[in-house]
Parts: sequence; C-alpha cells; structure tokens
Amino acid sequence: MTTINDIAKRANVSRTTVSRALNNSGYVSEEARKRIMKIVEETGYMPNQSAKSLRTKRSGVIGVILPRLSTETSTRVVNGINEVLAKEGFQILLTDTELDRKKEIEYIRLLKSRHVDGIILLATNVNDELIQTIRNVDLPFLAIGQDLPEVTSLVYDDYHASADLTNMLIHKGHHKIAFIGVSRDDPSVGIRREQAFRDVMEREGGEINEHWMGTGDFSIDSGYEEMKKILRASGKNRPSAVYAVTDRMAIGAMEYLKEQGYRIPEDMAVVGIGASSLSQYVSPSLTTIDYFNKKAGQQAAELLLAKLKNEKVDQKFELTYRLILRDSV
Amino acid sequence: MTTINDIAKRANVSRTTVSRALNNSGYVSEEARKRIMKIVEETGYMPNQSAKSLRTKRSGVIGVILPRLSTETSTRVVNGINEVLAKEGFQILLTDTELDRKKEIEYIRLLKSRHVDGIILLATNVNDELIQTIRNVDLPFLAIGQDLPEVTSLVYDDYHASADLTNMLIHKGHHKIAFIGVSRDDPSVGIRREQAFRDVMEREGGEINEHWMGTGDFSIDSGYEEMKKILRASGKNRPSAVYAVTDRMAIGAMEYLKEQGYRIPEDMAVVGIGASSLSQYVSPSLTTIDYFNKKAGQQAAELLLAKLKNEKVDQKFELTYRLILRDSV
DNA sequence: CTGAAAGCGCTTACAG
DNA sequence: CTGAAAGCGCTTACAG
Repeated sequence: MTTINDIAKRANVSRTTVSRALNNSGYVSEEARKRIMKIVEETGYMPNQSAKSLRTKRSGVIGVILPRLSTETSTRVVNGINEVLAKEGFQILLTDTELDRKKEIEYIRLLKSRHVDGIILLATNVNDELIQTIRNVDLPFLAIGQDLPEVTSLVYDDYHASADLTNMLIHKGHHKIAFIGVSRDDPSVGIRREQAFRDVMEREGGEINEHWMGTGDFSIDSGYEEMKKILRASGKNRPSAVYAVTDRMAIGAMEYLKEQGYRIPEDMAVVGIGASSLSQYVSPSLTTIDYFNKKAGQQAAELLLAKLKNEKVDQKFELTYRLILRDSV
Repeated sequence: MTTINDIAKRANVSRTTVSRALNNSGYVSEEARKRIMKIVEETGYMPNQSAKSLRTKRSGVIGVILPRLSTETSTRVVNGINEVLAKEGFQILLTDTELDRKKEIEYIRLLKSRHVDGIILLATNVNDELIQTIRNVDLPFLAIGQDLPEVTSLVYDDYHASADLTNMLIHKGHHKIAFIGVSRDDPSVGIRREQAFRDVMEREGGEINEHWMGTGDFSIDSGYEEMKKILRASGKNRPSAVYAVTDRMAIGAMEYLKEQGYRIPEDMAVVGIGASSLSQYVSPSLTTIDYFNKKAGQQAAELLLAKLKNEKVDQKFELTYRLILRDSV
C-alpha cells in the first residue's frame, strides 16, 4: 500500500507538501503540484482514510440506522439519503436494528465509535433512553418518521394524512369502517393515524365499533389475520370499508377478502398508506397515501449536511403527502 | 470524547494494560481488569475505530457495492449479507453505482482507501478494467451474480433456470414464445438466459421469431413497451406466451396485455424471473423463478468471513433456484 | 503481570 | 513557497 511518504519521496518533496497539494490547502508551487499529481496518478495512491479521520476528526461517513433493511419504505429513504450524500463524497455506514430497541441504542454508540460525521435514524419509537443516548453522543443527528424531543426530526404528517383518508371514505358513503393499526409503541403509525381516524369518525358521525379495530405488526400476514378476526367478530353488523395503516397490511386484508369471495370495492372498500409498488399492481389497485419517502431521505441528508457546515437548522419539519385514489375504493 | 488515556489515568494503570483488558490479549490481573471495566462502563467509553484501524489494518467494515439501491433483489441480498456480518460485529459501508461502470471501479478503490476489510460486489457486467481493479486492490473480494474470472464468484444458475422455464412453457403446449431480454453487457441476464431459451426452443422444435424478441432495461415500463412492439410487429402470427427475463418486465408486459384485453393465461401466458413480492400479488399471480437472493447474500458474507480468516475457499459457487408455478401460465 | 516506547498515515501550526 | 515536528488514539513487540 503506497502512503503519502512514498509519494513524497518519489516527488522529492516533504509529505507536508504532498498533503497540501492533495487537499488544496496552503501554497504549493505549480511545479511541485504537477510532479506530485503525476505520481499520484501513476501509483493510484489514495489517502488512508483512517489516518485522515484520526487526525481531522472527520470521516466522510454518515451512519444510517434502519428498522428493517427489507422494506420498500426504508429502501426509498436510504436511496434518497445516498443520492445526496454520494454527490458530496460521503458514504453510508448501514445498520439494521431488526426492530430491536436495544440495538437502536447500541448502534448509535457504535457509529459514534466508528467516527461517523453524523447519524440519520429511521425512528420507529420514542423513549427516554433513546433520547438520552442521542444527547450523549453529541453528533449531528437527524430522525425521520418520529418526532423526537430536542432532536431535529422530519415527520410525516400522519395525522392529516390519516384524516384525509378517513374523510374520503366517509364522503364515498362509508360510515362503518374497520381499522387495522399497529402497536402504540410507534407514536406516528400506532397513535397518530388511529387518533385521526377516531376524530374524523366521531366528527362525521361514522360508526366506530371496537370489534372492527384490529392491531397488526406491519406484515402482510397480519393484515390477513386481522381482517379475518374482524369479519368473524362482527357478525351481522359488518363494515363496508377497511382502513389499514400500511399498504402491506391492506394487501393482506385484500387477500383474505378475495378468498372469502368479497368483491372489492363493491362489497368492501380497502385503503392503505405507503404507496408501495405492490399497491399499484395488486388487483384491484389500492388507494393509498404517498409519503414521498425518497424525498424525505434527500431532505434529511441535506439537513444533515447543513448541520455539518454548522448552519442553523430548524428542529421540526413536516413532510407533505399525497392521496392516490385507485380502484379499491 | 474519552480516550484510552483517560481510562488508564482513572484506573491507575498504563494504556497498554487497558488495551489488553479491552481486547483480552495478554495478561491482566483480575483486580486491574475489574477496575478498568468498571470505569469503561461508567464512562461509556468506546475505542476510536479509526485509530484502531490505522494501527491494526482491520476496520470491521465490509464494503458492499450495489447496482441499484432500490430493487428488491439488491435489498434481499444486502439483508442476507448484513444478517451474517452483524452477528460477527461487522458493519456495511454501502455504495450504489446507479448502474454506472465507472463508479463500480471508483468505489472499489474508494472502499480500499476507507480501509474496509473486504468487498462484496453485486456485479452486473464483466470487463477487463473491472477485473484489473479488483486484482489491484488485493482485498478479500466476492462477486455475486456474474462469473468474474479469477474472482470468487457466486453465480445464479441462469442457464438452467431459463432452460427450465422455457421447457415448462413448451410442455404446457406453447411453441410460439416471445422473449423480452436485456442488454448483452450483462452476461448472466442478457446472454445466458437468452441462450438457454434459444437452445431449448431449438431442441424442442419451438418457433423462434425475431419479431418476438425484445430488449428491455429491467424496468416495468420497458416490459410494457417491448410487449407493445412485439405485438405490433408480429401481425397475424402471434406468440401464445411471453417470457421476460425479470419479473418487473413481465409485469410491465402483463399491464399492456391487460390493457389490450388479453386474458392471461388463456390468450397469453406470462413468466418472469426473480420471485419479487410483486409477482406474488399481481393478478393473475406470476409464474417465476426464485433465486433465493437473501441466501446468496448470507453465503457471500460467510465466504468473505472465511477469507478474512485466511481459510481457503473455492473460486466458483453455483446457487440453486426454484420454479414457482402460479396463475399466469 | 505491567509499562515505556515506537509507530500506523495522516494534517497542521510553526518557523523559515 | 516548503519542511521538521508534534500529535490524533490506538496496539504490540520488548524489557522488566
């Protein structure tokens, strides 16, 4: 492995000068610069980033913490993050918590020890230890998806998105709407989306029936199972629509409904959230809400870069969304 | 930021001893160890990985080079890689070439300068400069998806998978089969899958018609467009089935066929490759081939770990596949 | 069982 | 415009 010393020797200058030439810092004679660059070219020399990072305290690496590597939402966000970061010469150090809160905290500290310049967390829950850890590592930090106190957070407008979706169903004539949510550990998805649903239902005189309220775990299977439970529990008094808080659960619900011979949307309307590619190609195509995940990733990266440049950034950002009306309603 | 020196001072030992205690290397009295560990706990000390890496020449980071961050195939592979690596305390440094060959090479060198311990490349093409670069960086290296000369490569069995698929169509009575492939720059997908198709068609007396041969670019849209072209070009003599070399293109083709009022599979059978989640939920569900991408990722990671331990590993690995018969045939 | 010293490959005041 | 020297935070022979 060639080092800066090798280049210096071959160019007949000190390594100080080589460093200056490479980083465009301080004066270097045109002559020396040319000699150095030529040798750099020839040897394919690349500075050792560990040494550089040790010295400068900057690594050019951003840590990204994901709840799950294999969901479309995560992938889109990471894609957006990477697009912006790569352009600025940053790389992503990727970690996957597999939805384990312990790991979330562990990885924040690990990333710190790996000298990342900043961290972007796709957050799925909010708890004191997490907040505490974030404060302690004292690194440029950005959360996406949950509103973390005292942390710069990009949040989807879950309340209004959910309210719009519910309103839309009501205005299409549905007053009996089943709901498939998730655990309240996830404030954004588990609490806010449900709260908006309940608020709108109440305001508009919809019927909320606890037999029609299910709790899934984000998976397609859980959507299927919850739909089954709801239908079995509801007896003669059946909902005419089902609102699942994620596309995957909505698609699971559709599977069960189709199996049971329900026509969608005639016998039962279905809506989800997420605008997954599945939602587009499933049959009938699923009405859903697009959260522009990729854009969220881009924005997160841009904000983090701003922080790295010591620019002041606001603490809270609300992301926009878009209702996509399709054939399932 | 607390360093090993801080710990040493507070524990009244030298940093040498702290290092030994932390790494379980060499002798440390039980007493000293306890004192040290207690302080490590209290301070939440984590060793600076840049310093460690500079000194030991190992970073605990594996570079992963993806052609596209946002495809299900990539995601599944990365997921498999990560699962194995995380267990061993390694992290992934992620790069996305956006299908740009220049970047492929650039990133290999970049990852080297970032002191990764090894590299896994999801390869999409084979060319001399690439092979040369891999040889030059001289790092534990693993390719997935293409057979790179002199590089440990995990390849899907594209030839036989494609042959099986073609055979299956023929045995279902299809002798006129349209084919939507991709550029021959990609030997695995662009050449081998097509070659197997042609070989089987020839052997079994199927009709190969150049009007029925399209070339897409992996996207759903391109599947749609190629299907359109094929149908328009074929006039009265129409195929009864279409084989697209990826699920996404197959789904694009299905979209066009459905728009034109074709019944699937009665008027036209459709098959793809990839076992994407889309293939399962699209309607009718798509017959396809599962390449077990996650398992490929796991195996790649395991092989790389073996290399890091200086174990000898074979140079070529062929992965298995599975035909999934669904309603589109 | 323990510590002083050297060194990994860089950058950056400082002096000239 | 250039270089000698210090130092970033670790690990590892080496000596005791």
